[in-house]
Amino acid sequence: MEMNSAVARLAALAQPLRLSVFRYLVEAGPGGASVGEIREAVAAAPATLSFHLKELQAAGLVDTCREGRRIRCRARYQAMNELIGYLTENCCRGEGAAAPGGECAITEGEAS
Amino acid sequence: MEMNSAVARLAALAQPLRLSVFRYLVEAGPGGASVGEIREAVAAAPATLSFHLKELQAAGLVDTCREGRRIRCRARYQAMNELIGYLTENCCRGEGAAAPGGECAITEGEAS
DNA sequence: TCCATATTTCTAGAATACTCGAATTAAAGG
DNA sequence: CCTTTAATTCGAGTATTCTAGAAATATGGA
Repeated sequence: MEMNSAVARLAALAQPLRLSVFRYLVEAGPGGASVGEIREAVAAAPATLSFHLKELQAAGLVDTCREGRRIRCRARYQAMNELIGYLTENCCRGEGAAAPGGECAITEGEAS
Repeated sequence: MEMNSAVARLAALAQPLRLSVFRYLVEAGPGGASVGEIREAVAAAPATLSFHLKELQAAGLVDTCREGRRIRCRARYQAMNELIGYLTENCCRGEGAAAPGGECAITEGEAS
């Protein structure tokens, strides 16, 4: 996964309403939920929700398809797993690597 | 971890320069790096870097402490692990669950 | 066809974020 | 005290994001 995609997905999730929507879709399971159901769950104005759903879609985190009058949305679990993979590989050190050196202030005259 | 903290950390990482800085600090290891070292690595104007470091700090992803004239920065691995934990618990569903029975006519990549 | 429902697009104002030059603070050492 | 180096804060300009009312589009049904 490229850094750009990672930033895009992080940005998509870095907004309270969008994170709520995504969590709701994850809870909804693979069957997903309609825009109307989501709107009730998160209590947002239609235009506002539409705006945020588009952002989630653009980031690849949500899939939509029309189903009669409704539009069904589903979380793209794979995109999420990719993001978690990126963070784990690029932004973690080992796992539970405790800081050994402790805090600053002790190193003096060391390491120019 | 609360949703608010998760959003704050996601937002902190959802910016190319900040993500680069954080990745650099992770690579630097528990010893961290000075602001000047970071600045060279990411090629940012001093004021710009200072702004973004403050954001990372505010989100709890970076720790700083003065060391003589320099300021040493370290990645807070624990904060990252918490974030990954939050995403894993709240935003994932099992593994590659592609259960059909869906209503949409569109079949997902899963050919049976 | 006309109507109701479901959702999007348009639009514009308000809020937030980003960048960076210049001035400022902080520390170490003449 | 003065200078140099390291980094921050201030301030202003630019850009992006968020919100939501109103109008438009899409679908199914009487």
